[in-house]
Amino acid sequence: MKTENHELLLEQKGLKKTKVRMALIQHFMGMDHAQSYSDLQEAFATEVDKSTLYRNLTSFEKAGIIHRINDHSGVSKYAFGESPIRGNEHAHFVCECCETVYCMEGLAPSQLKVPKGFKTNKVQTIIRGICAAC
Amino acid sequence: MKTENHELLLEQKGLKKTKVRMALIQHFMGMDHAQSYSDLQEAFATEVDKSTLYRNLTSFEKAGIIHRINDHSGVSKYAFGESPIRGNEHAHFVCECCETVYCMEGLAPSQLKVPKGFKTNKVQTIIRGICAAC
DNA sequence: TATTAAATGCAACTTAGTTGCATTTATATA
DNA sequence: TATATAAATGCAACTAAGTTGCATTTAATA
Repeated sequence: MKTENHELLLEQKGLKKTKVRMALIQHFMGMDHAQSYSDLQEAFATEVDKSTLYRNLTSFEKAGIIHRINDHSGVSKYAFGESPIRGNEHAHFVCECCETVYCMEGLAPSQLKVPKGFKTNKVQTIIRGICAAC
Repeated sequence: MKTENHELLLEQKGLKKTKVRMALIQHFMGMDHAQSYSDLQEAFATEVDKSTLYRNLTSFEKAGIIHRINDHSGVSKYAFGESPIRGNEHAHFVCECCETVYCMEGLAPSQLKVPKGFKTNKVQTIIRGICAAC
């Protein structure tokens, strides 16, 4: 039995290989844009319980498999890969037309000046505009 | 009877001068950092109805008296002044210690490169770090 | 002072997300 | 392969943010 990439990923992170998790990872790997809870729920053939889904999103996030994005829409979105504030620095692009959120790899945010007494740790950037699909 | 700054502001924007609005504006003018719904509710001596408060926040935002900030905490925060995406370009500073959000006036967000087919309209910047009070 | 449109308060609702607990399942070990 | 066990799942009940419809009140204006 061939060991798939996503199985390996779960193993590496010390997470059990369950049906929900395999489906989740596979889904994230095939997506070029961030997914909300409802995006994910819709994507699965068999309904997954709300709490199970949220709990897996949380443990994936902790393990660094996915990262959470807040695009100001009111709902969190998740995308494959390490968080921009934990190593993999990148900006997020929010399409003003279709609300899709993309990770913009390789965009290092500029260092900005802050007032006396303030200390900058990380800079998070959200780009708003129109995506290639719109 | 002396006309205060905040009364003038409401008049200019064509908004009725009500008790709640006067208190709200006065509160925002005296604050150096952004306020959440619960911050505001706590700040008022006489309890204001939830819907009234939210409706006023919305109309103030439309009028450009305040702007809404997404600090990635999950709850919206509001600060005095025009929005960064509507004229008054500025970054927001989120303190990782006390969660306080400040407007960083005079910080123009940098223009970032995006892939072919993507068109940038606005860049929103969030700076994470430690504030002067912490 | 009377009129009126807008603001308020109340209750009921929606949606995102969380928590406690009983049941099930993946993994490790005998 | 069977068994023990810790973790994952499903379910129900809950919280918190924010919205909406409607009746009542209030600010502005004539």
